[in-house]
Amino acid sequence: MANQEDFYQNVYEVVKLIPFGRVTSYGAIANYLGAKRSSRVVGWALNSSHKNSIAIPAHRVVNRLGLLSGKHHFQTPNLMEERLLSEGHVIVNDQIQNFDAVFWDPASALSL
DNA sequence: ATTTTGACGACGT
DNA sequence: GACGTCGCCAAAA
Repeated sequence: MANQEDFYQNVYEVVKLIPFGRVTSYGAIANYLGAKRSSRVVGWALNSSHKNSIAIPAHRVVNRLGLLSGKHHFQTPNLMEERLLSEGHVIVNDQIQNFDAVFWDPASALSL
């Protein structure tokens, strides 16, 4: 039964499955979980992730524009950008360049 | 218990 | 294409 807790756990699972050098969006995760209109809850799940004692590459999750909307919620505001840069991404004005090329859609990748 | 906000997204103007 | 409004759901005030 897809309880809310399962939803949160599901978000963590998906985020942890994001391959190196790839990123996805809140909406994409929500869509994969069957709640494409609940993208905000995905953000809340990630916000709650730092309480869950589990490592989650939340820096690989940005909004649909490739903007690092949640960088301020990290340990340090520049940690997200630094990590993305370390993975080979190009960040300009807090936005991932060539976002479409590095976008990883769980609904497509996990559906195969 | 009610109101407001928030790491979003889609649609309308 | 920039800006505004609504929808969705959950947590904090």
